[in-house]
Amino acid sequence: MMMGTRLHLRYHFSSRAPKVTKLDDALQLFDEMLHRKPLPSIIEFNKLITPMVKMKHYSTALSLFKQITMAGIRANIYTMNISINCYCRLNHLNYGFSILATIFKLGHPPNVATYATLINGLVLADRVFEAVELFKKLRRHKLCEPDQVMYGTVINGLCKVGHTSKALELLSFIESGSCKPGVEQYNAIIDGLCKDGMVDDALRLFTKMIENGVHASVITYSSLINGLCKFGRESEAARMLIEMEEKGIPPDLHTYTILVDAFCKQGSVKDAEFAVQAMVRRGLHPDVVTYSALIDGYCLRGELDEAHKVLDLMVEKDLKPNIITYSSLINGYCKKKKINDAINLFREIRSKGLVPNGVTYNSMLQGLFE
DNA sequence: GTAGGGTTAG
Repeated sequence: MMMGTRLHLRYHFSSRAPKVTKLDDALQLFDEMLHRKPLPSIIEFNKLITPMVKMKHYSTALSLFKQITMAGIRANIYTMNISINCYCRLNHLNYGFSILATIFKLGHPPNVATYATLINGLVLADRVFEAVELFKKLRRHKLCEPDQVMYGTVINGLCKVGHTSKALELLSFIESGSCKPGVEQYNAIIDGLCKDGMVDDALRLFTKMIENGVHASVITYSSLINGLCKFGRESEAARMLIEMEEKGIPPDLHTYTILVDAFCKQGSVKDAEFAVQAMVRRGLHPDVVTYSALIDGYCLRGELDEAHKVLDLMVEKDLKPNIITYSSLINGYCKKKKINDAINLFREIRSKGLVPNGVTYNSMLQGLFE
């Protein structure tokens, strides 16, 4: 069973030479812990598995929990909540709810984290209306007292479906209560406002947040920089970038990727390349999203050779291009009327097991019929 | 002592 898990992971992790990863270390430790006598407590296992979940290895985490149970260690409410989260992230919300049933059956009442995880599961499944209903039901039946995280989850869901004003209502409700909003709640709404094109409202909320004594985070700044760039306010974005540095909040991978994308969309791929160099100098590693944005930038300019150079570079770094990366390239080929190249790439994508989606087909069709 | 929410690409 253990071997199976490892092979599975390696398959996902790297398409080339196997390399020792932190995940492998964690699995090795798990193996060792399982054979220790006496067995470590469930708390120790929860601690080991939590970082794996953060690295998005949900199925692995679930399989480890199964092994723990088989070894006779009883799961506690933390374990259950982690499992629910894993199922939700794997789009198995129903399994998440069946764990809720198990919790009840065992006579251990679920807590606010259990419900917040399920509410988030509904949000992730685009079932925001049901998420809000569950939230209301919990309050009506006094099943649990919502906390910051739960409010943040609901606010995030409301913003996701464009109900930013409802989210703002909830925020002012929290502001008037005993559970003060934190930076995460503000971030969700600031981001939602930016995405709705209400960047000035986002900036006003940003000011209000600081007046309320809540410190901005790298995510607050990244959302605002993204919003400002998307609506042609680059100089203000640049000012934000300076401001965050001054406040001791250095831009991270996401922030730089936002900048790379913004430069590419302006057509200045050179500046995007400079941004990549700058992030590397700071010890940040560009990821699939960063390189995909760059590839798209080159494709939009019709510089397909350059785009392919970036593609080669990412493969060299063991980063797997995904359907979004390839769709940009297909779009690039189609724009240059290199239909055969586009078709060949399309075949290659399918042979890699990637599934073309609407955007991919759209590019192909435009190339074929325009 | 251990759990749950937020930012990026076509």
